[in-house]
Amino acid sequence: MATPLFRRIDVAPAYQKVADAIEREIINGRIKPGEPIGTEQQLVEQFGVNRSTVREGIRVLEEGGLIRRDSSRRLQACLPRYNKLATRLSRALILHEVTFRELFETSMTLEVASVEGAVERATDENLAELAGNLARSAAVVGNPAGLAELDAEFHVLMAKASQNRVLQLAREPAAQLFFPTTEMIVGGVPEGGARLVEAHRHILDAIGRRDKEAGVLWTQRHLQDWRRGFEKIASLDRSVEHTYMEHAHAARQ
Amino acid sequence: MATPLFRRIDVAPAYQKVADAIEREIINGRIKPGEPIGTEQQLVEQFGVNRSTVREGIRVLEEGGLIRRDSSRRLQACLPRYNKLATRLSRALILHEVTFRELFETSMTLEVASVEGAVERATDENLAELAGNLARSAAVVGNPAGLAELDAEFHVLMAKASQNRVLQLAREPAAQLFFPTTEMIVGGVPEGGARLVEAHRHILDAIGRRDKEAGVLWTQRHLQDWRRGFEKIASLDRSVEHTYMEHAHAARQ
DNA sequence: ATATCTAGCTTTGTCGGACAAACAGATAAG
DNA sequence: CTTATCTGTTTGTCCGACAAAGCTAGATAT
Repeated sequence: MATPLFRRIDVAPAYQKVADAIEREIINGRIKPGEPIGTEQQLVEQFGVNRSTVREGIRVLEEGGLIRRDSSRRLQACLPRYNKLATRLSRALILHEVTFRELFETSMTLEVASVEGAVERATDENLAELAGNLARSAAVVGNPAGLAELDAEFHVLMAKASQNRVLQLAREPAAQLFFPTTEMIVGGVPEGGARLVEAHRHILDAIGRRDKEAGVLWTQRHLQDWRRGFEKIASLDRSVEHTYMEHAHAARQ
Repeated sequence: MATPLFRRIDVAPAYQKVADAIEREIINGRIKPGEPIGTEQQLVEQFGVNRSTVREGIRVLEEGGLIRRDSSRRLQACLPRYNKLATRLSRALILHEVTFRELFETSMTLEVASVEGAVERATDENLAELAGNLARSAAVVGNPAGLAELDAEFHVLMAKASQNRVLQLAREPAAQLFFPTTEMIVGGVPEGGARLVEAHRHILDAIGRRDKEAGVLWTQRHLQDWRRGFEKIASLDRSVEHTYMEHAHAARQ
C-alpha cells in the first residue's frame, strides 16, 4: 500500500471540536477545577466559530460534568461529581431492565468491601459522622421515609470511611437504585426499622473496634434482612423499572 | 407565613426543559430504543421554541447517551452504552487523582465477584468466547500491547459470563483505568505474558468445572501478579494521572 | 467617609432567518 | 434491473437581534 497522498480530514462537527478542545485543557490540568473558562464571546473569538456552535459545545461539557456555571452563570471548570454521573448510570440500568437480584448481588459485594475498608481505615471523623447518622436514625425509627434516607446516607458514609474513592464511585449507581426500596420494606415489615437501626449500630461498633469479621457479618445480615423484606413485597427477578412503577401506582391509590 | 398566592414559576432554561421532556418519554418507555425522535423542525413545532434551543437540548441528551443519530443523522432513542458512560467515570476518577491502590483494591473485589458469578452462571457460549480469547492470547504472548488488549477483553467476558449487568457496569470504570497498565507490566517483567495466559487458563478451567474456590484463587493470584509487576515500575500510592503521564513521557523517548 | 442606590455595560438565553453540504427518495438513462 | 441524475429535506453553521439578569461604577444619602 502506497503512502497516502492526503491525511484523513477531520470529520467531527465544530461544536464537538470545541468541546474536545476545552475538555483537553481541563483533563491535562491546564485549566484547574474552579478556574473560569471565559465568556461565550471570548470562546467565539478564540475558536473562530459562531456563538451557537460554542453553546452546543458547552452543553456537551456541562452534561458531562466537566464545566458548570457559577452563581453568576459564568463558565468554570469543575470536578465531575460522582453523584451526577452515577445518576446517569442508574438511569441506564433501569433502561436495561436489570433485576433486583443483580442489584442485590452486586450491592452485597460492594457494601462488604466498603465495611472492610472502613474497618481498616475509618478516621475519628468518619466514626463521628456515622454515629451522628445512627443517632438521627434511632430518632425516626417509626418513619419509613426518613429512615430510608438516613439508611442510604449511612452506607454512603461507610463507603467514605473506606477512604477508597473508586469504591465510592463503583457502589453509587447500584445504591441509587437499591436503597429507595428501603422505604417500601421498612414500611411493610413490622420491626423492620428497629432491625435496621440495630444492624447499623453493630456495624458502627465493629468499625470502631476494628473488628472486620463482625463488620462483614452484620453488613451481610443487614442486606439479607433487606432481601427477605423485599421478597415479601416483590420478586427479585422482576426488573427494577416494573417494581418501581407498581409501587408508585400502589402509593397513589 | 401566609399561603403563597403563586406557585414557584419554572426557572429551568428552555433547552433543559426540552431535554427533560424528551428524556421522560424515553425513560418511561413511550419512546422505545431505536425509535425515531423526529426531525429538529418537528421538535421546534412541538415545543414551540427556536431550533437553536432544540439543538442545545439535543446535545444534552446525546451526551447523556439517551439519543443518538443514525447513519443519516436522524435522531433516535437508544439504550445508553455502559462503555461510554464508564469512560466519563474513568475521566472523573483521573481528575480526582485516585491512586492505583484504590483501583487495585476495588478491582480485586469486583473481579472476584465476577468470577464467582461466572462459575455459577456461565453459559456454553460464554465459555466458548473465553476459550477463543485464551487461544488468541496464547498466540500473542510475546506482544505486550496485543496481550494487554486481550487481557482486558478476557475480564470483560468474565463479567459478561456472570450474567450480572450491574456488576458489569460497576467494574467498568475501574477496569478502564486498571487494565491499560497491563501493557507496561507485561512488557517490563520477563515471563509476565506467560504467567498471565497461564492464570487465564486456570480461571477458565475453574469456570468450566464450576469450581468456585479455584476460580477465586486464580483470579486473586492473577491480580496479585499484576500488583507485584506494577510495584516494580511505579508506586501504588501515586495518582493514576501521574503514572500515565510519566509512562507516556518515557514511551516517547 | 461609608453605605446605598441607580444607571449603564456585559453576559446569557432565546429568537428569527439564512445558506452550504449531506442525504433520501424519485426519476431518467443505460 | 442497475446506474446516474435531479430534487426536496435535514443538518451544521453562521449572522444579527433583543429581553432579562448580573455586574460595575458613579451618584446620592447618611
